Amino acid sequence: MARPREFDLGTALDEAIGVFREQGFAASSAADLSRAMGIGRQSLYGAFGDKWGLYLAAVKRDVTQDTEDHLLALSTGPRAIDGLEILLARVRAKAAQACLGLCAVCEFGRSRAELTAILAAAERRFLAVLAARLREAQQEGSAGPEIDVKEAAAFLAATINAVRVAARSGAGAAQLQALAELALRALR
Amino acid sequence: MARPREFDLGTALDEAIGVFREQGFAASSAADLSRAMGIGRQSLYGAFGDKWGLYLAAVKRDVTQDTEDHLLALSTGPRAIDGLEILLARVRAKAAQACLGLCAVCEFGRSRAELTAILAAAERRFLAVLAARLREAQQEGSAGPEIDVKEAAAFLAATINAVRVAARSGAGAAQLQALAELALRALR
DNA sequence: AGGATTATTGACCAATCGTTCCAGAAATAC
DNA sequence: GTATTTCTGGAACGATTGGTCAATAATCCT
Repeated sequence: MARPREFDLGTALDEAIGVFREQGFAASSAADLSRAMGIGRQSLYGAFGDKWGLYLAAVKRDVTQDTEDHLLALSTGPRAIDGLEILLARVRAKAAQACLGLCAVCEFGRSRAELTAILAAAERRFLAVLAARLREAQQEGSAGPEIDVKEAAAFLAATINAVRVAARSGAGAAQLQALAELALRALR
Repeated sequence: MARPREFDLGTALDEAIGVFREQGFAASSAADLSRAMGIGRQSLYGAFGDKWGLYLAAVKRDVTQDTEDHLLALSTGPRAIDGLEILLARVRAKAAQACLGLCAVCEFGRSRAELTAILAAAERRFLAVLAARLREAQQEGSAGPEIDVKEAAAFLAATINAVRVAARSGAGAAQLQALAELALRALR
């Protein structure tokens, strides 16, 4: 060990996340990033290898935090159905801010294996808990007994994306709420 | 008038659409575009002004064609509900190919007025017909009488985006079908 | 205190970016 | 057929790109 890093990796990554969210990967220059992160370019390359490495780290951090938030919301409230509603409410409340994971999917699809792996891991984790919650909701009687919980979990995850896309294209809070309510209606 | 253009604007635009679909705006270079379109760079700038102008023209063409396809699907089948199902089936069938309108929203949000106007116009047109169809479906009895048709139309439009995002992130045909079925379930 | 090691800084690199200029070719108008 | 207009391809533009190098500064370990 020698001279320690002067900046905090996490907070620097958070700034990078902000840049990537607003401009995407391709349109974010190394100069933009180093300026926003408050560090020199060489420090950036030293810490993250290259721009793609920084992007992967940013996506991983953002998507992990996002998933954690989702899981926390899901476990809130007395009944499982409350958790689902709180989850969607939280997504709506934060929808004004672009989602890096969603932007990454749109920008790259499945063309980059490392990126796909990061996104897939987070989604698996989310879907598993979501399906479990849905099964609970079924046992409570707040979700129809005939629905396939795995399919319903995928549907809700897709609904989250739908809400975010709608918000990014200008939908207001009321429209987002109507969207979420209709989606939950499908589970009854 | 003097020498006429040697290439067809529409087919050249279609090639540009393909490039923008796969790479987005920022990552598509003028060289990429002129190569794919089969024309010289100067011809490209002569016909479309600059890269942004070409992008706007490409988005407009793609989104207009897409909307036209949607409206055609909606008017198919004996009952209104058939049209809705056919619409979603068509979206699923074509979901392997990225949607330029959706990518544009993710890449730029509402930050470019000209782009926003193009997307908003197409969406208005689509939502109006969709809402009308939903009202018919209500009168048929295939959609619940208590639902707000405008909200439901926005929900279905959002569902189309959800299906496309899911496909771009790797979902198979069966998962897309389950998604669409659950969405339609919300209208019952 | 001193040597080893690593972060930081700023200059620097080739390559590519979007865009324009130029010269030649081609097609219509008269 | 000539004049005029516009298209076309290639060369060229300055600016910016992602990424590197060498020198300096700062810390840890002994």
